[in-house]
Amino acid sequence: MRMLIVEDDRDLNRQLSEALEDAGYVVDKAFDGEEGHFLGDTEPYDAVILDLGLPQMDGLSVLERWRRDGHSMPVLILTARDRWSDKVAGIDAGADDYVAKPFHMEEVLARVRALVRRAAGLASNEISIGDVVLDTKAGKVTKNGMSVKLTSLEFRLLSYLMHHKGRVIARTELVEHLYDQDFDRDSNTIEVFVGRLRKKFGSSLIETVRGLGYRLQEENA
Amino acid sequence: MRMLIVEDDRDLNRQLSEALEDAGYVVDKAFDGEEGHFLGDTEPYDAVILDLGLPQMDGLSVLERWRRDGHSMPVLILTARDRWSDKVAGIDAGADDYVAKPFHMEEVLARVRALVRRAAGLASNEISIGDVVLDTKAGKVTKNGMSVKLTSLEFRLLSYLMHHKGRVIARTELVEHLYDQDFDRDSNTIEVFVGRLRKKFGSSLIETVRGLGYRLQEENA
DNA sequence: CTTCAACGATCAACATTCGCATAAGATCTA
DNA sequence: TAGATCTTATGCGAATGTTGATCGTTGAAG
Repeated sequence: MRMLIVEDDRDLNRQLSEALEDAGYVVDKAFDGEEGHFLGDTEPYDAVILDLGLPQMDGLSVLERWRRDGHSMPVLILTARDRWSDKVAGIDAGADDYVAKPFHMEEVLARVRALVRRAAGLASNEISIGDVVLDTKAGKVTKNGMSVKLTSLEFRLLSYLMHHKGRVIARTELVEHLYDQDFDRDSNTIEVFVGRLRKKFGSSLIETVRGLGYRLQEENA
Repeated sequence: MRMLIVEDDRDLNRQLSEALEDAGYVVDKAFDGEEGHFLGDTEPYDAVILDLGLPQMDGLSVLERWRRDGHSMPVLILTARDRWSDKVAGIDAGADDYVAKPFHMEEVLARVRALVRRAAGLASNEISIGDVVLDTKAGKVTKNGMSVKLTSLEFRLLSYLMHHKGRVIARTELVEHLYDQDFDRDSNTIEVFVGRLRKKFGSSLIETVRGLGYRLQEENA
């Protein structure tokens, strides 16, 4: 984990970076707003600790600029205890958390842990086979980056196959997972839908294993 | 957005819920730890405000139980100003933020906005899709810079959808987050309001995914 | 190599479910 | 009470899922 500390008080900056380094983070330091903004704009940090009162460019402006430019790394703001209105402004500017000075180092560490932990939980789930990508969180499928429109059953079928790619899936297994309870066992809906999927994604995506079922392959020879 | 307030001080609870309701949230209230825990365990909240000093079961235990049971909704903790050690314990127990009593209502609102925003993976108070921009702080929506007048429910619906843009949202999920407690589940209000929003913003904004729900798209093909 | 039967693919027609528009009724609010 | 807002009811039309008939393919036996 790589952190940035933007704090003009050299003493405080050093204290913070030591504590964070002890906690196992890699730390970059900036001592004014401009330098801080530049670093945050160009380097990929897992979290930033940002003082509000800074020379050159104040912390709030730094934060606003970052957010305007689409940087979404977690930012923990530091400011004087009594300036509560700064909290509101800071939070609305896109800060993720806030600590008042003077603070207990232990509290800062706890909050940084929380920020990093939280940021880790935001990944979207994607399964891909060749140029076909299924985003389970968005419920969306793309081929070569182009969104492909699927009906509900088409999606469920593809999703099940992709979740078990490489394995041969029996038709009965598909029926059991796509339908609730009993469903006419000698029906050819599955075949129909496999056909429709092949029409949308090309015939090479779903391989049929005669007598057994279907399989999705990572690559072909 | 649907919130839960767990606070035994009736006066404070009422103040909080009024402020939140004015801000456009749907609010459920609990006055002791047990009741609060039960609600948080069974209903899907977008954020929770949790007092630490509670009868029946203290706030920290409530929070720990929720987290142990896998509930990950954002939780904002309230406690007395001087008990800073509670902050560390609370944050490590899985709290997302913290406010000391007595507090400014405006600060609580800002923090709640931040929590909801963050849970949606957003860095700013403005969410935009195409030419439609939702300002969660001001509670306003513009299209091409022109302010659009929305009724309360229209706003809540759009807000929830925009906070989860890209994802398919089931109608049941919408009902759970736009209304408190029980609401006739087989009603077509949601459809009616989707229709009204489409009339105001154009039919391309809200995509319907047949059999699953609705989705707001960033870009189209 | 040919033939045949089993299996799978394809297609069009059908039935059904689902979502939408509209408007009228109910409820809230100033 | 009037006006705004929310909810319910209904009928239509289209998207979706299902069916059965027919056609193509495969692989093994003769």
